[in-house]
Amino acid sequence: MQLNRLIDFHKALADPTRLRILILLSHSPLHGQAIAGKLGLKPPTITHHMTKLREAGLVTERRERNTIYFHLKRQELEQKSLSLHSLLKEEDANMKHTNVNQNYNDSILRNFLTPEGRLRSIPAQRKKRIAILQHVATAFTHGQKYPEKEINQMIQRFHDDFATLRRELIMHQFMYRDKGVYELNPVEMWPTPEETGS
Amino acid sequence: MQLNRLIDFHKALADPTRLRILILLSHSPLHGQAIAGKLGLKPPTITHHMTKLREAGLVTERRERNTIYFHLKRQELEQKSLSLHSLLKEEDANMKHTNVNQNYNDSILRNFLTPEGRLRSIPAQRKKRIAILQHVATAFTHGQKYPEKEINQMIQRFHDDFATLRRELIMHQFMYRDKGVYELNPVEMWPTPEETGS
DNA sequence: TTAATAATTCGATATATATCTAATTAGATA
DNA sequence: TATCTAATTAGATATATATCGAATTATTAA
Repeated sequence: MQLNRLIDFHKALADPTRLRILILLSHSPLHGQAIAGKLGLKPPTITHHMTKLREAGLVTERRERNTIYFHLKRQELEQKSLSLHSLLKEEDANMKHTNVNQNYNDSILRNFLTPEGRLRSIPAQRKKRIAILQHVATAFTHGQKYPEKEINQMIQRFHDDFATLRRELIMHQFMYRDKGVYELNPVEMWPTPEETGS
Repeated sequence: MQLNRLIDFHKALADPTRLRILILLSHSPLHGQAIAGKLGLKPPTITHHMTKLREAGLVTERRERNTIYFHLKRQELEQKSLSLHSLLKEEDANMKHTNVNQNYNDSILRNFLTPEGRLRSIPAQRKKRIAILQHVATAFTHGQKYPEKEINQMIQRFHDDFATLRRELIMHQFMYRDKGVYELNPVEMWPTPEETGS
């Protein structure tokens, strides 16, 4: 996918009205006036948005007499969603041979992570475990609050035992919990694999 | 993920300059002036874009003397890329959940509807008839009022015997009539094919 | 403390776009 | 044919935002 297509795709998803339309269409196909009614907007506005969604390849339409029903194209959405990530991985791979940065942590990660980025197991050794926890922690954003359900989902991308990882993230002060909501600690508080003792 | 964060995420990826920045960062971390130089832009512009990328959780930064190096957060990019798709799947599942008979209903619909969506006949069996009525009801929009003439026309898309279908829609509480104007009942009032009795 | 450098903030401007009303088009019906 | 309805187009407006130069802040160096 070329850059312009990618931009149009993300532009299509960068508007609250269009997201609401997609959510509606995820329930069932709908015609223009029905969408307008449900969203409290006028038909021309819907035409405007459907044009963008169509150009982004996210919907198809089926005509029934005078009425046009719009359908969500789930598979296209999923496929295009990942295309930027794929593009950046390719870019990285093209560049890889120039970079020979091997440090200790990288080799731990290579050993414990699958190519898909999942944890083969949770290391028992403290040094390695800290390195892994640090890697998991970098998946989160500073200053952002994560409710329990959400943090579990994110951790589960690394390992199914999200409860253990979540507890360890707290124990080693990568994160803290306040009223059931989790947040990263500042990087200064993070332990390094080199430190001894707990 | 909340809708607003999802929108900010896609907004962040909906700009050519920011995509170029992400591509640069996929090769290696870079500091602001380096990015500005490579893209032929001025530092304030880079600050502007990095703010958006940071808020979208796509980059982190590391300070080295006076210089701030920006790093791409691949994990977060990949995870957020799929979150809309997940959201729509959840929405769909929730919808199906409220109507456990979806699969059963689907097979009824396949049997009684032509490819054009017209009714071959009105089922005699109560279960099947309810499923068909529900399908017809979803052609209408909640909160919208339909005068008799209009509702007849709409029902006639499904079957020429609109009088029977209209009467049944009322009888089974998919709709109600007030002063000759028809309107959908809330979905909670709709019967399911499973219910017995009338 | 003063100087140097990278980054940021502020204010201005140009472009993009979400939304509407009014008018028009396209398709189906009588 | 004339008519009805859904959708679209055109034009207007308001808001958002990408970019810049000028001024300011933050951090390090002398």
